Amino acid sequence: MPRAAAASDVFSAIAEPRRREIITVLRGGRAHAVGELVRILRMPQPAVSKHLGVLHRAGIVSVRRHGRRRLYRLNARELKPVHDWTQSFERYWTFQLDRIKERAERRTRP
Amino acid sequence: MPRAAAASDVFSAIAEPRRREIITVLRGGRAHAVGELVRILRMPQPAVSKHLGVLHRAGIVSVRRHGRRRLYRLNARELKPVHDWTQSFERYWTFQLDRIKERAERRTRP
DNA sequence: TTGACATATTCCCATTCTAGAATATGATAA
DNA sequence: TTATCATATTCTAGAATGGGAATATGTCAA
Repeated sequence: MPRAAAASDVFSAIAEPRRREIITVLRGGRAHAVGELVRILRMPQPAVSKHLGVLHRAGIVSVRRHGRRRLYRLNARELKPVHDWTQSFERYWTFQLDRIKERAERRTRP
Repeated sequence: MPRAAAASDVFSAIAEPRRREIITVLRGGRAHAVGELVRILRMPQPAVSKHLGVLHRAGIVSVRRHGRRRLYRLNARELKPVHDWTQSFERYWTFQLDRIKERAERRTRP
């Protein structure tokens, strides 16, 4: 049986370290040409283009043509599902809340 | 040349939908035996064991033997890096902060 | 011990992924 | 037009992945 999620899935898209690097560069909100990313990240151009393709299919970046280059901009809102999902575990690394919860539990069954 | 991140990477580990399902079941904090997960998720047992293996190697779950079964418990703290990373984009989906930022920028260059 | 139960592991297969090199496409400038 | 720049696409190879079936391992109960 085939695999599960295609690369159009946000979770899969950000699983690749290089793609996270690209996203990080675009985090500022400014659009970047492919060549800029190539220079900044010192990655071969086809690699950058291909990773941008995956990010684009996942809706994480948008493209705009400007002359003979293409400007990629981050569509950060697409990362919200990931944030939301991890959010539901936040209490497990928040000390304060853990203590409060423990005390509450102790109070419940004395 | 080989691939990038092994399955011991948190981002890769949670890229699999079934593994996220397992994590979701364990979210309550209670330890679950493999058989319980099999019943709850209606997945074949070897599949569950294998996915648990990946999650374990990534540090996302811990195991404890109890009789002839193994109890898996979520180690949610391991998901914090994901949350932290997405956190840095939060302002892009928070309307209020966007407006504040816009006003600040307008003030900076009048 | 032996048999049943719970879980892990192995093997095989099909698919997917990424890197790398080469090449194609598209757009501008001369 | 033609040459050049910027980017995308294609092709190939190697590796990793997930599924399914079968099997091994480990543990308790009779």
